[in-house]
Amino acid sequence: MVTLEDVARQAGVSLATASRVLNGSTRQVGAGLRARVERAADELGYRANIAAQTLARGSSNVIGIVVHDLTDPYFAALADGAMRAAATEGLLVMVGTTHRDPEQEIAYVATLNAQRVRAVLLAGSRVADQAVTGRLRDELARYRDSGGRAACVGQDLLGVDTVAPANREGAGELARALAGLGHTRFAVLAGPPHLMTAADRSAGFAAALRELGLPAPQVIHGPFDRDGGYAAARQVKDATCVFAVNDVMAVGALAAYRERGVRVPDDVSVAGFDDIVTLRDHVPALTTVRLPLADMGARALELALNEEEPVVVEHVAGEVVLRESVRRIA
Amino acid sequence: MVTLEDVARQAGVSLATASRVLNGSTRQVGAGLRARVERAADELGYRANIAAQTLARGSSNVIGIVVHDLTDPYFAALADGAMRAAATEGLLVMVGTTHRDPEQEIAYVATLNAQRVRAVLLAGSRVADQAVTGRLRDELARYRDSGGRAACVGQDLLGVDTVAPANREGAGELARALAGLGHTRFAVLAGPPHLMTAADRSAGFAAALRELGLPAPQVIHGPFDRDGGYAAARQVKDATCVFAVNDVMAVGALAAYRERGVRVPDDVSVAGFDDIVTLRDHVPALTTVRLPLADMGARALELALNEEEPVVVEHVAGEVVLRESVRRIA
DNA sequence: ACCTCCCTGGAAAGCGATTTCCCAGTCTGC
DNA sequence: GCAGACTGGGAAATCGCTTTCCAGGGAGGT
Repeated sequence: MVTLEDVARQAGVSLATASRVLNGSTRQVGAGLRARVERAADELGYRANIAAQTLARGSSNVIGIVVHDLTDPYFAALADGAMRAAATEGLLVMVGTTHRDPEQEIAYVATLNAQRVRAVLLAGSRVADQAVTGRLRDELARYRDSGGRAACVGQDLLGVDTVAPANREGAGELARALAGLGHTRFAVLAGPPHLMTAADRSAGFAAALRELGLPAPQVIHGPFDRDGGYAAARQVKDATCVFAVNDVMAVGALAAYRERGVRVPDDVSVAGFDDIVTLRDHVPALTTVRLPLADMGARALELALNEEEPVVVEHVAGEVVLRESVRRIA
Repeated sequence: MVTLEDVARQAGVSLATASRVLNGSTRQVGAGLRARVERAADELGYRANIAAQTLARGSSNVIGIVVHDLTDPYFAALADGAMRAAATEGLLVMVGTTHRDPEQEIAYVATLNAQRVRAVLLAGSRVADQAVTGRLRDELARYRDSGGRAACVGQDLLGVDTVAPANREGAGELARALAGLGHTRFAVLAGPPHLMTAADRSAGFAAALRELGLPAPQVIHGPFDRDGGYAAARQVKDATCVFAVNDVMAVGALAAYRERGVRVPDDVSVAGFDDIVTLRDHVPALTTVRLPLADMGARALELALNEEEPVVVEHVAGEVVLRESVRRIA
C-alpha cells in the first residue's frame, strides 16, 4: 500500500510538501516541486488514506442516510434526491436500511456517530412508542453534541432540522376532492396504528370528512405495504371510495379488487398517497397526493449541512392529483 | 468529543485495558476492571472513533456498492440483497450512484479505495467502450493489489469475481417460449447498442429465432428506461410480439400501446426481462424472465468477501415467466 | 520449596495523514 | 543598503486507537 511518505521519498521532498500538493492546503508549493510530487504520486499509484485524513482533520466528508427499505420506491426517491445533493457537495454517502426496526435505526445512528460522519439524515416515519423515540432522540443529541449535524424527513419529533410532509393537510385536501365527486361513504386503509405517517394521513382524512358533515369512514388497520393494502381491501364493506394511506397499499387494494372482479373506478374509487413515479403507468392510473420526494431528500441534506442554530422545521405541501382510479358518482 | 483516553482516565486504567474492554480483543480483562471501564464509557457516552480504528487496524468494516440508479428497482433489489448480506456480517455500506456515467464509476472506485473499504461491489452493465472499461479495470486492479476485494454483477470483463446473469440464454429461452405460442414476426426494443446487458439480451433473442428458422426481428435502439421503451414501441411495424430488453422498457411500451388503443395481448404481445417486483400488479401482467436479483446481490458480496484466489464467475439462469401480456396466436 | 508457564495490566510504538512551528531566502520600501 | 514582511520548505507534534512487548504475580508441576 502506497503511503504519502513513499511519494515524498520518491519525489525527494518532505511529507509536509507532499501533503500540501496532493491533498490541498492554504499554502502554496513551488511549481517544480509540485510537478515532482504529482509525478511520483502518479507513478506509484498513490491513493490518500481517508481514515488517516479523517483522523488528522477531525472531520470526514461522508454523510449517512438511514431509510427503512431501499426497495420501497418512496425511500429510494428520497435517498436519490439526497444523494444527488450530496454528490454536488463532494460528499460520500453511507446508506443504512433498518427494515422498519427502530432499534436498528438507533444502532445505525450510533455507528454513524462513530464514523464521525458530517451529517446524518433520518428518512422514514416515527413510531408512536415514546420510549424508543426518546432513545433515538438521545442518541441523536449525543451525536449533535459532539459536533454532528442531523436532519430528518417526517415528523418533527427528534429535535433536529426536519422536512415535514403535510400528511394531515394533504389527506384532508384529498378527502375534500373526493367528497366533491359525490362520495359520502368512505373506507380508509390506515396502515399500522403506531406509525405516525399512517396515523396522520388517516386522521387528516377523517377530520376533513367530519368538517364536511359526512359520516366517519370505516378504518381498517394493517401493514404499510402492498400486501397490507391487499388484505385490508378485502375487509372493506359498503364504501364507494377507498383511501389507502400510501400508494403501494393502494396498488395492493387495486389488485385485490381486480381479482374479485370489482371494477375500479366503476364499482369503487381508490386513492393513495405519495405519487410514486414507478407507478405512473399503473392501470387504472392512481389518484394520489403528490409529494416532491427527491426535493425533500435534497432539502433535508441542505438543512443538515446548514450551520444555522435554531432547529428548522419545513413543511412540504402535497398536491392532490386526480386520475382515473376515482370517478364522480351520482 | 469523548475519547478512549477520557474513559481510561475516568476508570483509572490504562489506554490498553480500556481498548481491550470496549473494542474487542483476543485478550481477557479482569471482571473488576472490565466493569469499571464499561461504567465509565457509559457515563461519558463514549463512541469509538472508527476512523482511528480503521487507521490503527489497517482495515475497515465498510463495503462499497456502486450502482447506476437507486430509483431503478433493478438496482434497488440488487443493492438490497447485498445490504442484507452485509448486515449479517456486521458490515456497513457505502452506496454510490453513477447515473450511468462510467467516469463516475471509476471515480467512485478510486474513492472507495481511498476509504480502504473491505470490498467493492459493482452492479450494473458494462459499456462496450474498451477504453473506459480498461480504465475501470486498472483502477480495480490497483485497489485489489493493495488488498481490496471486489466483485461485480454483470458481464465478466473486469477481472474480478462476477455474478453473471445468463442474459443471452434467458432471452433465447424467452424467444423459444414466444415462438411456441405461434409468433413469427418479432420486434426487439433493444436499448442502447453499447450497453452490454441490452446487447446480450437482444443478441440472444435474435440468435434463438435464427435457430428456429424464423425471420430476424425488427431491432429498435433507444434508451434503457421507461421512456426509451415508450418511444421505441411507436416505431414497431408489423410485429405480433415485442420483446423489450428490460421490464421498465416493457412498461413504457405497454403505456404507448394503451395510449394508441392497441390492445395487449389481443393485438400485440409484449415481454420484458428482469421480473421487477414493483411491477407485479401491473395490468396486463408482464411476461418476463425472472432474475433472482436480491440473491445475486447477496451472492456477489459473498464472492467478494471470500478469500479464494482464482477469480470466480458464477452464471445465474433466468426463468421464463409467461403472464397475460402475451397470448397464443393462430 | 523452586522453577516454569500462563495471565493480566501497562507503557509505548506505530497507523497515515494534517498542521503548527521554525528557518532561510527573497522582496519591498525607504 | 537594510529592516521588516513574505514566501516556500521541512521537522515534528498530533489525531484516537490497536497491539506488541515487557513486568509482575499466581498456579501448577516436580
